[in-house]
Amino acid sequence: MNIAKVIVDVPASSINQTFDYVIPERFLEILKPGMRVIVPFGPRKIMGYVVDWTNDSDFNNLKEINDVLDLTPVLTPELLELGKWLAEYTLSLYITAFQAMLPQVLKANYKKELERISNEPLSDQLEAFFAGRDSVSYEELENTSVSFSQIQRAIQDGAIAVRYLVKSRVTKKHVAFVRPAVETQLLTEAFEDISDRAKKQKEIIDYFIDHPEEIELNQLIKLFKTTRSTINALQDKGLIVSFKKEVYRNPYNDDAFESTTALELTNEQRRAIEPIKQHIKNDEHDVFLLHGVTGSGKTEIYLQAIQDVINKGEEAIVLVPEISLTPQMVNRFKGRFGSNVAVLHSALSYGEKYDEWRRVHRKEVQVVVGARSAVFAPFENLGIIIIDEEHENSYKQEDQPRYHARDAAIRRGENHRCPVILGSATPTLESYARAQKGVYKLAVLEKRTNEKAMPEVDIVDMREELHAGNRSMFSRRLKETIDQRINRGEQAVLLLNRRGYSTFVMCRDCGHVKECPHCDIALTFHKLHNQLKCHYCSYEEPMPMYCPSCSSDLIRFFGTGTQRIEEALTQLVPEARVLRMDVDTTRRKGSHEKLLNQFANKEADILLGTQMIAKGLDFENVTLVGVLTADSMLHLPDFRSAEKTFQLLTQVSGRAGRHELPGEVIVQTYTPEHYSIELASQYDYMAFYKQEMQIRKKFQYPPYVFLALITVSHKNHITAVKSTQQIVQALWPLLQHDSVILGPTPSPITRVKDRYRYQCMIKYRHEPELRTLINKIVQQFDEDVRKNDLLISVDMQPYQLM
DNA sequence: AGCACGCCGACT
DNA sequence: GTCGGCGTGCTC
Repeated sequence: MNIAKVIVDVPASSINQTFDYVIPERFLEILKPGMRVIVPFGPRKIMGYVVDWTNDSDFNNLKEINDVLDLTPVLTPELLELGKWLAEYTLSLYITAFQAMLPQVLKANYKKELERISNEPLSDQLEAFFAGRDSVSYEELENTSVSFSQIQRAIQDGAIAVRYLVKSRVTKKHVAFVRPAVETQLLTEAFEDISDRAKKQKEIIDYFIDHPEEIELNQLIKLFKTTRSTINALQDKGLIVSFKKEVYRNPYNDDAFESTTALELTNEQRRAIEPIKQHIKNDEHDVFLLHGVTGSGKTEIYLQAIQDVINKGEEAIVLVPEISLTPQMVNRFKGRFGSNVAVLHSALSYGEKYDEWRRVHRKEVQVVVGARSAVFAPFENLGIIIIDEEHENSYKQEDQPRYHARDAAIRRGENHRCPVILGSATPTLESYARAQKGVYKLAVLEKRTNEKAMPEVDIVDMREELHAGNRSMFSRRLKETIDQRINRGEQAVLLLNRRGYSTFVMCRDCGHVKECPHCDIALTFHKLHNQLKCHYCSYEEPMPMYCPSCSSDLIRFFGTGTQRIEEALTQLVPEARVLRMDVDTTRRKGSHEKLLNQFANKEADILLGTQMIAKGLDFENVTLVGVLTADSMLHLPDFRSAEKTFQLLTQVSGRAGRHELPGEVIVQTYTPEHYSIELASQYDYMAFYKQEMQIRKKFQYPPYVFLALITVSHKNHITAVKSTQQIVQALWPLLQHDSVILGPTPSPITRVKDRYRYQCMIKYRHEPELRTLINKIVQQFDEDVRKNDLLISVDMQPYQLM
């Protein structure tokens, strides 16, 4: 068993296989599958993951593994298997699947250097380039007069060599510690010898006589109000030593969380948790759909189920959507389980993420709370996986590997024979349908724990407002209610559902709309820099003074950005203090929490924001929620638009009146008769489910069929269309009779970065060989992909259809 | 992907 | 001859 099978870090379909390498004697004992290695690959050196062992290989001259990067495997055997499955399931490359399961910093960095290997004189230019150094980075060659052939000659002469370096991006944080260098006995003797003038030195030695253990250097300095020089002096005398120790960056101060204990469960909660507890006890896998209205105490069920898992000595994964959005959620887990929790989310720095990941890897915690990728936490004794707000689309990764965390979670649940809990007030139709069919177990929480009714929802027809001469974004009803709340000293949350709207620029004279020259999409106006920006390719240009088409000066921006609403709002209600929360105001790390804290401390009357304010917020003084444009999502070319609207309205309504004060919700819409708006206002999930299912059935959409989306892009419009057409034609005859292919059609955004995008959608019920078939057909385009810059991407079970 | 190799036209 | 550009094929 001295040959390793390695997946190398080359993201190309022709390299999507294992490569065999001889394991040198010195690594035989230490190397295990799941470790990262450095291997020679052609002329260079690259990183790879050992996935398996073997005795013999079909290849006769194998190269040796150069180096081993890990002391313990970063991927457990289970995760190796999961990665393989994930890659095949999502039609991705093995290497991208493995990288997706690990923190960023474990990815390799590559560097190329020129190294001088003899003292022979080089050409003048090369001598100048090396300037006395032994090795020089390859990048420095740019902007020099050194020619490529000069280098080649020098290499042939044996004067210099190219060296390929693989660097790990790992940055560990080190902190200086000090401890006595000699025994206490000797310290006591030394104490006498130190001059009485060295007061600080004596104090410190005295301290170490009583406390011979190590202490953080900075802490010691603070303790004795001294400086580095005192420590240095003692070190020079050989009495103490300082050394660096690796520490974790702790983005959360664990002491700062108020600890909580289990709450008494309601009868309903007890009924819901009982089967879950049974499954934990019996090591049994099943998927539970926990359908509970907002405020029905889903989280307490999670917490108590996790407590059982911890008691059993097993581990728990909790997935939450974009966790930075719900600091209150983190608080609850930290409050209950303290330092037994690691938190993984996108707002952490790479280093912080790596540290949290290592706490899991080293089995220092039993609970992980995190966003999508936390589903890959390297636990080995999983006892439960929880996906909160199961319907959130952030669980689907939109780039390779295009996986859904739910699928990965269920797979892991099977591996570990443990329950998977999907929790939501508005489950996806897919999940609910599965629960109805008995594939998932359904648990229902219909009552709120505080017995409070859901807030009253008031629908305002904006068409009537318009007829009554009110052309503003705020209905009279909403304005009145805001005034009333401010007078009462209560707070309001206003949601601007910006999706589908944006601040585009249009000429009022000729109707010309400024579009990106590289993408088929209107440019977005950014007031701050008076610039127009493309959201797809980052193209930028200044806001024009005159219409480029008709030279009129009546060119203006349209649409409803939060900035404009904020302005309108301050005009309408001048006495209101408004906090705006959108991508612009929350870009900086921690700014999210800061804004929410300000609002919680009542430093503002109105919180105005986009989708991000709809989730998980819980403020006792909020008694009004206003939705400015409930139907803005409804008309997007997406079969889930009604479902998304229903979900959003239900979520945001739950933000009002969660505590003592009764809440009210005002929903402004141009289509009050739409069932998603009407039923959301009645909190009637079941009615919505039934109606939406009928529509899905009629138009053959999930959950009645499965979808696969193939997108083809190319610089040339014709090539893009033709290639898509060819794929469709090749695929048709291979599919089952009840499968359908829609398209080719242009993608909703037809051109991005000067590439034309066409797509086709496969609707199917049962295609056991679909992945193989698609792979085979995509491979037929291999030549066009490699030589002709054709791009084909496949998304199994797409969420975002654009 | 990223590199070498080899063929080819252009230029000191 | 020599330089540099681009197409082709390979990586255990």
